Amino acid sequence: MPKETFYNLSEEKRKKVYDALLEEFSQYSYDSASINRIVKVAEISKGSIYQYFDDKIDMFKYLINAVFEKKIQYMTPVMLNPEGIDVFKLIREMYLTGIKFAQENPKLYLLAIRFMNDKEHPVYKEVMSENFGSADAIFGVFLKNAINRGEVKAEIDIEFVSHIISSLNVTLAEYFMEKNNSNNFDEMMELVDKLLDLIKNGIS
Amino acid sequence: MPKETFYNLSEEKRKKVYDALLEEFSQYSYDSASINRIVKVAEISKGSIYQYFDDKIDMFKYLINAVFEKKIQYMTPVMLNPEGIDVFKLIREMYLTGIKFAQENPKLYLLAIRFMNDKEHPVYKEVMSENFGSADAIFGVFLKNAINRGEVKAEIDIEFVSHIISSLNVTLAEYFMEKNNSNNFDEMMELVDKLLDLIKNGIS
DNA sequence: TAGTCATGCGACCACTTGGTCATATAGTAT
DNA sequence: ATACTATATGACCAAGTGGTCGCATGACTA
Repeated sequence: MPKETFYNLSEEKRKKVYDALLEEFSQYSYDSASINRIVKVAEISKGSIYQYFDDKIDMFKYLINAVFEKKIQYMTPVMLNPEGIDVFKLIREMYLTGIKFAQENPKLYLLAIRFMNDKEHPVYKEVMSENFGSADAIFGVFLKNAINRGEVKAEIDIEFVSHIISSLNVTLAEYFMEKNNSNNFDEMMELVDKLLDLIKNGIS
Repeated sequence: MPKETFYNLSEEKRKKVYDALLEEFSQYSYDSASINRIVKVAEISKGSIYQYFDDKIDMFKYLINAVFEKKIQYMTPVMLNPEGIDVFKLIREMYLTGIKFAQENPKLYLLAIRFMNDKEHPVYKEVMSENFGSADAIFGVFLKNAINRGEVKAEIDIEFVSHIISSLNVTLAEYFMEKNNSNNFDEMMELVDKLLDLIKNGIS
């Protein structure tokens, strides 16, 4: 985590450093990211950035943390207190949240995607050892409840379906970000509902 | 593509170089891959590898090509001549093929995943400009036929569903590779069928 | 034996990497 | 004015990067 010197900076300067970090790490993988480029963009000297952060991984952790913090801000009441809520309503909220986050924080989103895509990287392992479990788990709990309530058929493989639903979340956000023409809110809702219908009823 | 000197090598030596390339590029991204490490593993000199390849990207293209070639070998008769075949049968074949390829060629698979995950990388753009279109398209065609035959309901968004089905292919292979305990063929078939049932009928 | 040719080799090149450190500067408190 | 503290700086470091090149080696030919 950043040293106190970083937080002593004027907000303006601090934001400039933050933006430079985000710009670099959203565009390049951890290994390929260059501190020389960062300090050039931030318009500070090489020595200065090491007054704010211990080292490269410290800078990276700071950004990953920003992703988590920002993502939490997007959580809706339903997601925070989901007892007895219809699973499909919950999944819809999750999907909408995922898309909105990506659209409104494209660089944090890119960084997160890049980060999640290389789970074998030592940096991933180190950073995630300090963080919580996967997103699959939460879907698992809700699926189980939904089965008890009869909303979902009992034969499904909960672990597997959780994983599918969770990864579709990412797929969906990626789909939106790729065809950037659709900043359209209605179109977004429509697609989310199409995917929900697929999960609910299939295509047959 | 490799120079003729590469093909003049004894098969043993050529394989050693190929293995070293694959080892490196399956473990590291294009930028992070190191030619020094490659020549060390292949037990040849730095100068030698530049007798076989023009440059780094040439080495990489050679491997990407190997992925495509190998993948084609896995194509089944049904996939090559899919006229009038049940969509779900086709999807099953595609999924099984994807998993088998990943299990039997884990390093090629890793390389391919890494490669596909960074579509913004200049190397991706260059390499893919010489290759064919996405996998989504093929599903689109078959979905359309399936709708005409009444196997699939007409309301679906073909482009979107194609994308989903196509990306589930990757998700499924990843799922298998992560929990490496399941080299079990029956378990594999079972999971594929579970996913097919989800796509067909949903979980409700 | 001498000449030719394909290949092997590793020192070397210019450049970038993450990180350090002695020094300079500025602001504050006495 | 003086002393102290916090911060800013960029030359510098060792190590690594992709790539080159002159020379060595060895096989085949004349």
